[in-house]
Amino acid sequence: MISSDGIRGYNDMIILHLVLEKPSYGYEISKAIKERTEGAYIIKETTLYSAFTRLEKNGCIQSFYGNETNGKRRTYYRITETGREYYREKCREWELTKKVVEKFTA
Amino acid sequence: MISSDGIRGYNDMIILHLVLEKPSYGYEISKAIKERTEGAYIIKETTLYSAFTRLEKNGCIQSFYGNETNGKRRTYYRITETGREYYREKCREWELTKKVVEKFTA
DNA sequence: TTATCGTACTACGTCTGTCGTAGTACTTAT
DNA sequence: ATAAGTACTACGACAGACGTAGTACGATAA
Repeated sequence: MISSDGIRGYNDMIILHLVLEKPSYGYEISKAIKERTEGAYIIKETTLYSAFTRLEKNGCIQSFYGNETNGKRRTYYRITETGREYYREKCREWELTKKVVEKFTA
Repeated sequence: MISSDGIRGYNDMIILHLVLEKPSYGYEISKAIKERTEGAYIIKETTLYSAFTRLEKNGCIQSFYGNETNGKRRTYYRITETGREYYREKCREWELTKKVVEKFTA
C-alpha cells in the first residue's frame, strides 16, 4: 500500500486533476481515485474533505450545491483559474521530485 | 524548488541510500544531497538531524563517533540490516507511488 | 589580535496535512 | 425492520518538517 507520507503533497494534485475533468464531489472523487489506481490508493474521507476546504480557501476550487432531489445534498466543486495554475505548478514539481528521488533509489 | 510535502516520506530513503554507500554524517550527507540533485533539493538541517534520531530509534542506523582530532566531533551513522530492509521497502513503495501519481498528471 | 567563514551539530517550539473516531442524514434492497 | 450504500461534518491527535537560536571548534584574512 501507499503510505500517507509518500503521497502527501500530491493529494491536492490528484483532486485538482479530477475536478479539472468535470465538476465533482467527495464520494465520486474518492471512488475515482480508488478505481483509477486499481485500489492502490484509497484516500481517507477526512483527508479528502479537509483538502476540499483548504483548496476552496486557497481559491483553487469553488463549491456549489447539486440539485439532486433524493439522497443527501451533495457539495460539488469546480476548478478555478487559480486551481488550474496550481495544478500545472504541482505537475512541474512532480517532474522535478521524480528526478530527485530516482537518484536515490536502488 | 521542491516542496517539503512533495519529498516528505522519501527523506528517510534518501538518507538511507547515502549511508548504504558508506557510513556518513550530517554535514556530508546534506552536501551530497545538494550536489547529486544539482541544487534541486537542499535538505534542512533540522529535518536531517531529526531524521537521524528517528532512524536510529527505529533501528535503521547506528551512530558512532569519528576519530578526527580537529574540528567538532562528528557523529557518523552506519546502516543496519533493518535499515537495508526498510530502504528496499521504501523503494518498492516509491515505484508504486510513481505509478499512482502519474495517472493524475497532465 | 580579532573577526569571519565554514564545519558540525543540539534544543525548542510551531505548523500543516493526515488520520482515527464518531456522528448525522437520507435511500434502496433484503 | 435492518443493513448497506451514499454523502458528508466535527473534533482532536500525531508526526514530520521547519524557523529560530545557540553551542563549539578550526582556519584564514584583515
